[in-house]
Amino acid sequence: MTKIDDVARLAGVSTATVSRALRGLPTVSAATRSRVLAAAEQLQYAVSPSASRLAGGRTGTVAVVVPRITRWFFGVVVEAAEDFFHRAGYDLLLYNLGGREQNRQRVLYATHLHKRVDAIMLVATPLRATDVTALAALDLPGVTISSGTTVPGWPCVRIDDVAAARTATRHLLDLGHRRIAHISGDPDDELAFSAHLDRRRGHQEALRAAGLQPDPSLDVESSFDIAGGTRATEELLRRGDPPTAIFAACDEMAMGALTALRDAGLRVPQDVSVIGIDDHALSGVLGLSTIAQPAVEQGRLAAQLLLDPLCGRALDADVSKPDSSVILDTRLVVRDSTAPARAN
Amino acid sequence: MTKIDDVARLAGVSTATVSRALRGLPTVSAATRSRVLAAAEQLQYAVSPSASRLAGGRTGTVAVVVPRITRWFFGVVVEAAEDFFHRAGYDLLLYNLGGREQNRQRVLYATHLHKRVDAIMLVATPLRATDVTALAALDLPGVTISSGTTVPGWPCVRIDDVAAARTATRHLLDLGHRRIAHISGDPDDELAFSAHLDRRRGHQEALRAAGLQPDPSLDVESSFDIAGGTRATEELLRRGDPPTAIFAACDEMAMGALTALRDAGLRVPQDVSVIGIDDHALSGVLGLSTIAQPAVEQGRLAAQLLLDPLCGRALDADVSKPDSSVILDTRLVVRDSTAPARAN
DNA sequence: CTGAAAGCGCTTACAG
DNA sequence: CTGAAAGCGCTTACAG
Repeated sequence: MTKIDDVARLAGVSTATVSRALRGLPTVSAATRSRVLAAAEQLQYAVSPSASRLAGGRTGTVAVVVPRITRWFFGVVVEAAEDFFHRAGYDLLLYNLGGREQNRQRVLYATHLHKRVDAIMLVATPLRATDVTALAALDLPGVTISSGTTVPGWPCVRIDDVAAARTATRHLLDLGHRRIAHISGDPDDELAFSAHLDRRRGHQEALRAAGLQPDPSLDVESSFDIAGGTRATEELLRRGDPPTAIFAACDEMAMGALTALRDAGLRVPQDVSVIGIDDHALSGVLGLSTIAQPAVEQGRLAAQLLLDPLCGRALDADVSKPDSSVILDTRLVVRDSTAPARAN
Repeated sequence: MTKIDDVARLAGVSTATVSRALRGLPTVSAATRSRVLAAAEQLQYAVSPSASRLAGGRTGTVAVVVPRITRWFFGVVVEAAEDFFHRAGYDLLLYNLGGREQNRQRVLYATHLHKRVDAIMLVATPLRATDVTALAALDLPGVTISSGTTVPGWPCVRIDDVAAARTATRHLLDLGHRRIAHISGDPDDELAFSAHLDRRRGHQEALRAAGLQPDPSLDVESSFDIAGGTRATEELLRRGDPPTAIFAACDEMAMGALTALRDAGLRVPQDVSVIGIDDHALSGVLGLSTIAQPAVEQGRLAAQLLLDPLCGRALDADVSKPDSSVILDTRLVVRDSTAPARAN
């Protein structure tokens, strides 16, 4: 494999000059630079990332940690961030926790990320106090997306989950519903997406604002995915006196609810209204009403917040101070899964 | 940051011994090893990946290239492969082409992968002759999943797309359908998932075997996703004399078809039957009949084929020769979107 | 603007 | 089983 010495020899300059020319540093004369580029081209030279990193101290790599890449929100966020990172010349190391506590430990503790990446993006990763400490000890720039716990010095990009949930439940209330169930993730699951706690809170706030008392029998926890939505809804129906509406903490759970309701012979929205949060790619196909959240925008913005300082760019004043949260807007999207409650 | 010299000093051995002990090489006495481990533990030592790679020549990293991580099949494959890689101690560099030819060039040509990874996994990445040459020049082990073009020396994991499509169309024929449309990806798109060519072939073979001539007016190409399925179906309906059944080249296109049919006031399956290929996570929710393909298994198996040789493990005889394809089974799943053609 | 030299932090023959 | 030493291939002060 050709190395920097070969290029230096062919171009008739020192390796230091080759290094500078190839990286586009300004302290190289135009004539020298073009000679170096020609030599590198001719020899098909590519720098050795390992050598460059060891000598230079920067890895040109960022770590992205997600709970499950197969879930809609995380896939979209990663895609958007990946595009931004690669345009900026950074590589992306993917860590998919896959619901295994052990994986989270390995990534967050074990100094695994140490010297391996220049920056870290944590997507909806639940953090204990010890995790935050370990992360801070890494002394790397980072950003969190949709995270309940924040890391000192790291900005956070998210939506207002409480408000989004309030809007969802209020939509159902406005349609005349009173028996409104809520299905969401399991708070006992250490790896659970923490946003669901806020979503429950928003739901209950909306109920109370309408003069209703949250009914524990209408609140079921399960896993934060399609199967969880199905199980939670089945449980709901098993309890008897079914709700006239279900607010699912995410669209995937809402889809599971749709399945369970259909299997139980209940029609949506005639018998039961259903609404979720996300605006999943398939929500339109299913006619699912939802609170849309900007996933692409969250991924892109978080990537930018992470990289701009590394690239020496200044940030906008309103998001430039670390620890600051950027809250993006959500939007009620009414489709066919929600309808007025039947008079009774 | 503590380095290997610090550990060596504390343990009272040479850096060479620390290196050996930490990597678990057998040529270290038990007593020495535990002394080294204790010292490393005490100092919170973590090896510098860059230094280790430069000196050792191995990166402990594999590149995974996918067209779009947000599409069902690719997300599932990456998740399965990621799990396998991380268990084996390898990091995963994700390259999401995102439909941009430019991205493919950057990843496959520009020697970008050179010295950056130990192995490459290409998922449904269309390869031109020049790409294959560039890849071969990298001289790295690799594996392809669901790829039309193979790379010399790289095994390939896939399903039999022709057979899967044949089964889908035969299912429709068995139900009495004769006007069976096919919607699939755009062959002019350089970045297109190449499997759709095989799927069209299987479709046409099944028609001919039933004594039918493929009708060009019932064959529409679009993008290989939900929106593409919708557009293709709208085009189909615009042509007049609609088909009684649609075979979509993948479930996401089939879902788009469902939307278009509903919007056109056609009922599924009463007016039009629809079948896809995949068994997407939401196909059950939508009641979509399909040909299920094992995505997790393909990702896991491909990762194994890639890593086993690197880890010095022997492969099973039937898949051990490079260039060999491993073909996994598919299975017809009948749900509610396909029904007998109405007598007329 | 350019070069000589040191150094980044490991691993690997080689020798014992 | 262990160590001294060379070397992996770059980048970075430092000097000019």
